[in-house]
Amino acid sequence: MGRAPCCDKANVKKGPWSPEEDRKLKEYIETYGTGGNWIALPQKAGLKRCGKSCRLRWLNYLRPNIKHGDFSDDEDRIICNLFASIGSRWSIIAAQLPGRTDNDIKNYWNTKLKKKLMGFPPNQRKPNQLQQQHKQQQQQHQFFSSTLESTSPFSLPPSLEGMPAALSPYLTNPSTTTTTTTTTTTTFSSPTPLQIGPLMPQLKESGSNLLIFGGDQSCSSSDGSCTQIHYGSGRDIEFDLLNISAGDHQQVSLESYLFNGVEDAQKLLLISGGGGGGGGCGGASFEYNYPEEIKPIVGSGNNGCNSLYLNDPTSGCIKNQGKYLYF
DNA sequence: AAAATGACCAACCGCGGATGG
DNA sequence: GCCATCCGCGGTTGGTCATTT
Repeated sequence: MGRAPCCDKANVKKGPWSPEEDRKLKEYIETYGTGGNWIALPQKAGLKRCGKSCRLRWLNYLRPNIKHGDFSDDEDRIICNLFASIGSRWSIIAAQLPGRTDNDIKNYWNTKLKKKLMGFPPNQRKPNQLQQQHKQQQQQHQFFSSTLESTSPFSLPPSLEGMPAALSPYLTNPSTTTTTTTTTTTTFSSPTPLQIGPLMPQLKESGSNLLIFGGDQSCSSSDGSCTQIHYGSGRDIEFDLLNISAGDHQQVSLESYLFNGVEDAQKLLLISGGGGGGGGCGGASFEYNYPEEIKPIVGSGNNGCNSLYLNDPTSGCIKNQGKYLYF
């Protein structure tokens, strides 16, 4: 037994809204409000539309104070920072950007911002775009760096001092810094480019696009795999936990991996909080000034860190905490 | 100039949560 | 507690326009 349809699909119009329909909907809502019942609204307003369609049209287009057009750099940064923190929770992100709708932001992210940050679509149109691509790569690198370093209300603190040391140099100045990050099991002694173990090809093949930096590895499962990530509302993302270790390796810069390594699937970069399994965020997590309403979503409880839980449902142990960038 | 391809965005779909009877 | 209904969200689709070949 399936869910009853929200409206009689045979008798509702679909597709783009005409100016006349817009006018009817706008006039009705401005006069009577939504009445708390979108399903009944179209009939009352004289529209042959599904209530959901009316709601969408109103919220995304007709509602007063909707902003259309280009996103500002500040908006870009807010979107990036929030996306890095809470993922594709577009409605929450939209709540931080007055006048922008979740649909708008989602489209903007999927069509422009993601590319701006991650690099280029695999299908370049013309060969002579190589130069342009190089230039754009530099721009995107600068943008990503400035995004993470921004001092906007939702930004990381200046100098990224809380950021995992292994990551920071590659996001800020990949060509000049040598950094060592030590964890309980993994050490990066990383001249540029960052050394990433032979798991890189597997990332692509398996679709397990998770990059772990540091971490306490207190996971007790024999294969070292964790199966769930919990963020806030209890949604789970299933994935395989991959360990990345120093050793004999192909040399792959982090940036190269971030922007070009995985093209066809979501990419999850988990920057772990470092030592202290189960509690405390350790020295490697970076602070993030979330708006109050977002803290419960990304927050981790009493340790004062805005972290995520990697939780093993079988053992019940918290395996790791950290930040993630999630593409 | 026409066809092919890609980018963009509005709108749709289906699911899960909330709510009320 | 169960069920039906509605709302809101995130993912996806499809149409249109722009660019490239």
